[in-house]
Amino acid sequence: MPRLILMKEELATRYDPKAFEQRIYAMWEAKGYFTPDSDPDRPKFSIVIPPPNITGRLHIGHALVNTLQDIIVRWKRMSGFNTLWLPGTDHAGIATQMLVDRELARQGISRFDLGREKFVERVWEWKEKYGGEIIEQLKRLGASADWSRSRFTLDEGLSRAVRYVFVKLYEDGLIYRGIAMVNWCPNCRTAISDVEVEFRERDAKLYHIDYPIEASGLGPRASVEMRGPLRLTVATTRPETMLGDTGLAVHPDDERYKELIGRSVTLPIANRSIPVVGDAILVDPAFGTGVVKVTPAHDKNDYEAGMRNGLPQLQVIDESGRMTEAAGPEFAGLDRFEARKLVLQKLEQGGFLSSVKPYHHSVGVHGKCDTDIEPMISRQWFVKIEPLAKPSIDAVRDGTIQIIPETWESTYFNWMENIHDWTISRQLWWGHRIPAFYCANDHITVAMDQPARCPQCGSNEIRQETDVLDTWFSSALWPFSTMGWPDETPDYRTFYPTDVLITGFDILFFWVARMIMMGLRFTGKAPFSQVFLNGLVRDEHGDKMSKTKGNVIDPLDVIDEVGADALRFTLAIFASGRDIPLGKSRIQGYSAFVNKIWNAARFAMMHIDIELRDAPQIDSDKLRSVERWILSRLNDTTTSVNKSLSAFRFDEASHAIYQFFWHEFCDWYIEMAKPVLLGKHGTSDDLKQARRVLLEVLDRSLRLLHPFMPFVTEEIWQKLSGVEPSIMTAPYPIAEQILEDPEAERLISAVRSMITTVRNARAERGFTPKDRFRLYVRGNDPRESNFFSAYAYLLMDLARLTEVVVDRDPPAGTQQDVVEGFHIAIEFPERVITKEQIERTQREIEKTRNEIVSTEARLGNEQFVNNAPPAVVEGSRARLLELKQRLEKLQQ
RNA sequence: GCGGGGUUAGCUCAGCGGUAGAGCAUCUCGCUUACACCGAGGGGGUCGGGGGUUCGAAUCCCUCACCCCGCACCA
Repeated sequence: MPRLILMKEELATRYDPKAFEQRIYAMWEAKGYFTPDSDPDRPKFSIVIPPPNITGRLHIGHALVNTLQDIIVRWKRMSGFNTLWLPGTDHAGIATQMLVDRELARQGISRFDLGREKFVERVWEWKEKYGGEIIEQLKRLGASADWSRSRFTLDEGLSRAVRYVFVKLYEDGLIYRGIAMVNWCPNCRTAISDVEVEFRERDAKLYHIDYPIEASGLGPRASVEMRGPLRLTVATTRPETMLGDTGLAVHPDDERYKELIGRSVTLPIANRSIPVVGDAILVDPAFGTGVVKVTPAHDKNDYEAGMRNGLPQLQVIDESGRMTEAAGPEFAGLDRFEARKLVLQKLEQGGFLSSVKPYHHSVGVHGKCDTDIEPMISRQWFVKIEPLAKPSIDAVRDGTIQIIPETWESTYFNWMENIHDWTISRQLWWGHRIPAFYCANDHITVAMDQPARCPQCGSNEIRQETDVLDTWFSSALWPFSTMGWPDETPDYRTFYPTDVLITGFDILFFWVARMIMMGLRFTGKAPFSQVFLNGLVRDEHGDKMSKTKGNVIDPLDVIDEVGADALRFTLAIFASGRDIPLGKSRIQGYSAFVNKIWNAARFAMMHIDIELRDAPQIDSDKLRSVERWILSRLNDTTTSVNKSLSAFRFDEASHAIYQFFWHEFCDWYIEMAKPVLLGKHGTSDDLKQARRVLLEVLDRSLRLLHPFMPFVTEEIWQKLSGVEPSIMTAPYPIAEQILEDPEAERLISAVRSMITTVRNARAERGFTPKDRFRLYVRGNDPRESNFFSAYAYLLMDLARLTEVVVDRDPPAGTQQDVVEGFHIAIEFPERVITKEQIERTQREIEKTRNEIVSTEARLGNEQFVNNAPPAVVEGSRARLLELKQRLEKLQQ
């Protein structure tokens, strides 16, 4: 049996989280409870935070992922592990640059006015000022991360790790620089990687454009498709790109067109002559007209087709999305969407636009700014990904890394097995500048530091690559770069690899997969052995939260209103790995539970006497059944909480405690203990034991609850004087076999059922709680009979009985029942029907009638057109019938 | 097109081979000295449709329908 805690002072009469949450957090921090010690004897547990962007403000997704981490961290810490939760923030390249850009715009300047160096300075200033906000918000949530170890992805140490990795990968031939077609964001004016492209469904138009076939060498009519002046018709959703067409393609086996291969058509508007080529890969003869325009500079497939067929690349759109000189004088300088209108107008005028049809398709946009992606040929840096992906696939397949819920593994494999090279260069200013250096003769040197002179030609005119790295490049190193790697620091030795990663499934590809790749490659170890992917927080109807829908829940508002504990508990109880439907009313519901805990503690503390200081340890042989029962139930709860937490079943764990604390401890045990606690029943030893057990259950429950509700449990703990100065340093309960007592559970459960049966019977027969009866109970053996005699007082008290008669035959005609294997009989008196009862029933009938009418009106007719009336109405009708029958009986 | 998930009480979900569960909502009764952010009790479901395996299926298999989410394609 564990330690003793004693009452020190009373709890405030009202639960008011505002009164203590921030005070308690400050105390924890001041005492250094979040910092792991250097005890080499204890097993370690470590976890790194998914670093929030410095631009971030705590939203409900952060609240969820950090609550879940904190639950695990507090649980492990209390369970005796030397626990490190390593926090930090991400520099968030594009997001931050965009934000500071916007701030500059408000001052009427652009980053180009400042120049790169000054701009980056400004971003640092911004970071110093606002970049820590989210950290403060995480503290409000109760996050017990070791802030003394907080890291930032642009820290000197982390930057060194980034350069080290870049150089190493380059030397190993896994980073290369080359010209390729990449996803380009004309708004951010940078290349982005494949995963940053999001597809949006859109209603658009499909334009059919006629390309006249040139007369030279005119052969026989090739197809019925061609009428009048011979032409080839192509379909496109982006007519402005036709200005960059350098060919048309048909399938080489297509009977309609194959004779045209090698001939030329005239590109409308531009009046250029372009060839017809045959390409079996690009063209599906069964799709559309079977003719495809080829724009090698502005479409990925066309780019490849152009290479295959020797078609030139003609860039007609520039990096800001405007038409180039090559598009022709009337288009040059026009925005691509403006150009589209003008092109259409010209096509129309020239009679080249044969049809316009509505078309539904998806368009790639840049996830960060919603701008349509413009495929663009440019020189970028890439990571050759396959050699990194292979071992990462194996690590998950062979169980080195476990993904939870398991269903995500197939998504992971699917992506990893079809992965493309990673575009890592960004044309931004904010980020890790690529450690590549060019000399006057354009020789490339990739090195940790800028070389004094070119190793190839000796030139001392050295300039660094202007591009920076994708922000996810540095995040990919997070689990080890934050611990001092590539140095073998004490932290790295002690805490790497980490144990578990908890994050949202939305960054499985962006982050998780890449950490696995980099971790395996550079440390030779999987950076974590388990990954728990949490779902998305949605509104209470399962819809995505969005500002436009107005269904966004701000965690900071919630914390202000009901406290962090209620928010945390609500998030936990819904967190099974699937999406979480969250509504304010739900949070309110669980804040009632926090209140319940508060009040139960108040009750307990009213009855825990200071003289308990010298109370003996609990001796289960001396305990009464009811005490043994609640301890056994608590023990069972302890088992399932620990088991559920091990499996990241936050929902099961929190539900188990909720169920135990409210519906067993509060609803039953406290009520059952009251006669003894209030001195109405039992010996003074009974009283001592009851007090002792009350304290024991409160103590263990608080510790069990602490990871979920750190604040309220600590506040209550602080009002008790115990062995531990803080609940944070108290041990997490584990199941103890000595507390198991199936016999007590069986008997007390029977008592509960008997009480419920009597209550039911009373209500069914229309008696009020004031009416009292006699109950007959029969034990199956002398021991059980003794038990029921001993607990007769409880049955009488809670079931409101005049007498409990054990082992005697009830009078004839008494209602008999079998409850959990025990024969009981309730002796009801003659029922007295009052006028009141009749009137009440009549009122109810009236009410139910109105209910049916109003429900039907509310639902309207549409519900009834094809369907039966809804269950609500049917239920009410059934009830109406029932009431009418009851009334008839009463009136007889 | 490929892959994954879902369809269980009015709502949101858990259960995933053995007598239908929770929270919220609803109805009735009760301000009993921890708590009305409460207590006691009730009503409400042929577990999406169909077929199969089994002594037994919400739970396993097949099939259909609808919904959601990835990925790919998109002339």
